[in-house]
Amino acid sequence: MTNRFIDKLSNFGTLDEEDVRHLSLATSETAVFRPRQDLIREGDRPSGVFVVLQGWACRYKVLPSGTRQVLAFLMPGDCCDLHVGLLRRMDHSIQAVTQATVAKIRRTDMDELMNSRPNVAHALNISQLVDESTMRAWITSMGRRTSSERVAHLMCELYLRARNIGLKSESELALPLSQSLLADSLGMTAVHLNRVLKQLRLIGAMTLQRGSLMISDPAKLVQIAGFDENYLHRRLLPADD
Amino acid sequence: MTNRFIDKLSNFGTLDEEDVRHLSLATSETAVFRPRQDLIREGDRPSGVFVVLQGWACRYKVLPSGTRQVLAFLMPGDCCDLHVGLLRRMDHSIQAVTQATVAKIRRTDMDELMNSRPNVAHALNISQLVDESTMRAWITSMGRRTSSERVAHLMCELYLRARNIGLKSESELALPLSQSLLADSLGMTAVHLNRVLKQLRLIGAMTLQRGSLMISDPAKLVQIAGFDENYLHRRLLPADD
DNA sequence: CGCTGGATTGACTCGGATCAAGTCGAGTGG
DNA sequence: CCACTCGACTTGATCCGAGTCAATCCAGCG
Repeated sequence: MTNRFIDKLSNFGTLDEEDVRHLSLATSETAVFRPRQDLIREGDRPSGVFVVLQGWACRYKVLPSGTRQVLAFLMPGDCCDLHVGLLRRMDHSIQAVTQATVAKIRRTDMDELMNSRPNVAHALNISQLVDESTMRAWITSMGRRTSSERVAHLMCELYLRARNIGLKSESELALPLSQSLLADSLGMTAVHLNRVLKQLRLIGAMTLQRGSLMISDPAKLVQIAGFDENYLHRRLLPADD
Repeated sequence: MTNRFIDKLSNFGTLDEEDVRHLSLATSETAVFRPRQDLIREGDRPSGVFVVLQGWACRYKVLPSGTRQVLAFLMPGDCCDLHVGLLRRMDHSIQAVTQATVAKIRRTDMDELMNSRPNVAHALNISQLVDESTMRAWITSMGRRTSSERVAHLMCELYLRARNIGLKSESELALPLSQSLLADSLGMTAVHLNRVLKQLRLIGAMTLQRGSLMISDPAKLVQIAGFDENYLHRRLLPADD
């Protein structure tokens, strides 16, 4: 079975056989979560680094009012903050979106991995930087983009990320995210998101239905979003312009 | 001269004399930036880790439309992403807000520091986690809080962070941030921010004027913000409840 | 003393939230 | 095979928070 975590890290640097062996071993103990099941909750003591191997998950926070804000989507290959283990309690929760296979790397194993395998540490650090960069892009979206721009931007991001890990390279893509979940990630109402999606469909930019995203006019979508893929840092340091 | 960077890291773990010596050395080469001067711009190749020793700075992004979103405020003692050096180009810019004294730790020195001084590495990693956590809080604010809640929340955050590094423990605090800068960080208009500030002043929660924040009724402000300081992770792992 | 950038206030408009009905599709049980 | 249910998606009507545009106002400063 392919390990998407290893695939993803390979994009961030060269891993030798020994690196791969260590990573396989570290992620060999897995658990399966049902949709909407929490992997860990805000306030819990973090016990290790989660790695999503199959399915989707999301980070989120719940406000006193009961509304929810999704902070990030985790797709196969994605993992959580490298050093969470240092914290006393989680500041947010993580939940499976679909059925999901998840490995947990214990703190000590993680430390050992980071110390003994420089290539792995390097790749993990880059992965972490990309996650941070993505958070910045989200802040920017929420603060300064209109709702259509925001939706378009998120779709561009998810599409590129999914393509990076090899989830189809066509313009069609399986996105198992309900409109209300997406709305919670975009800081808007499900009702309003629905209208925005309709509008994007009518102008022929993209269609999202029945769990599938089809980008009919990539150029148009990118233009609406003001999307600059640089923040995903797909081109790395050694490659000079 | 006190080094606020070292002070801050000391809060995140015990540093011995040798640790302090290394940190002093690493941050000994400083530069002074004028207000509004960029330390580095989006697209530039990152050359090292910036550490703000005096004054304030902010991270920001500029959108195609020309509007700006501030992503974070850096106060004395704060530093930038530990591993930026791994990236090919910055995904955002950093600018001095006030006149600011800034040290730059070169990538190689940083690596050496992280490898040879475990206490320092530990403290830096925690500092990094707190920064990430803060970004999550910002996303949550932008997505799901009303403008008054957002303003109140940011003020609580800045107040606590400032107090942590010893910038006065009274309810009054020097905040050298213009209303339009704050507005750019809160995803709102300067005009609207001004009205919200007026409202918060009228209900007796807080007053922000002439660069000084006075929290007249902390309980009320916290309640409006729905502020939970947990995300700043001031209580750390070893301390059990 | 006038200039300049920030802070304030007013009038008007509009994007999105809210509230309220549906509709559609998949799964369940009779 | 059809009725029932439940969750997710659509659509309409209405309202309000926040943006926009445009005047001031004010303090610091050359």
